[in-house]
Amino acid sequence: MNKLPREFYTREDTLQIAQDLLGKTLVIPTKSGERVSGMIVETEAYLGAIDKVAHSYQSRRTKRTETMFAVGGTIYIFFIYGMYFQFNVVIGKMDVPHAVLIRAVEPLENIEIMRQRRGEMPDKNLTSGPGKLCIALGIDKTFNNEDLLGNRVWLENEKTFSVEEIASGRRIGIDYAEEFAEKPWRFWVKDSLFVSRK
DNA sequence: CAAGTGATTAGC
DNA sequence: CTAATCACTTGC
Repeated sequence: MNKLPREFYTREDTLQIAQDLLGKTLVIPTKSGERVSGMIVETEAYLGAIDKVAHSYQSRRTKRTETMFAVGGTIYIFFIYGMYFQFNVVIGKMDVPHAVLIRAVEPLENIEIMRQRRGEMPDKNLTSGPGKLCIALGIDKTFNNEDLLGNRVWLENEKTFSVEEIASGRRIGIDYAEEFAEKPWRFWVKDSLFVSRK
């Protein structure tokens, strides 16, 4: 096991970290200790204070966004559209409300468990979206405020992709956000079959 | 392409 | 208190 250290998450450059997260493995053991894991292939950066789309825009501090102000390496989970959870990694030092949304992973270990939770479908649909991967990996709101250096969920340093292997583009589902909707703050692995949109 | 779903938030 | 909104998914 090769857990990413605190320093990985507390660096200044959130956009760089969003790219560095590609290729890392998200591991969430079941109650009986089986490793359910997937490699991150798609992320989006949310730059807190200045980013109109971020829940923490203008450093808005509410009951929900409180977690985004925690130290880097904390997990921020929120519930959306009455049905889905979204899994975010808090970035930066304490009180810097930046986060990276994990949008897609490639299933690695115990794929049968993910199939059970998601229902029968092609493997490439199992975790190719932020709501889907939460179901497949068993993430719910009790993971909010968990620490990635703890034992409930963590990231391992599987591999690092080079700039040539990474593509970027505008973020999904935020067309209302005027100039911030255009920012190329979504990153994915170019030839992965498991990203949410081609 | 549209509906479904309920927490969260801003605005009275 | 009420109403509008929403970093999505699925099945027409």
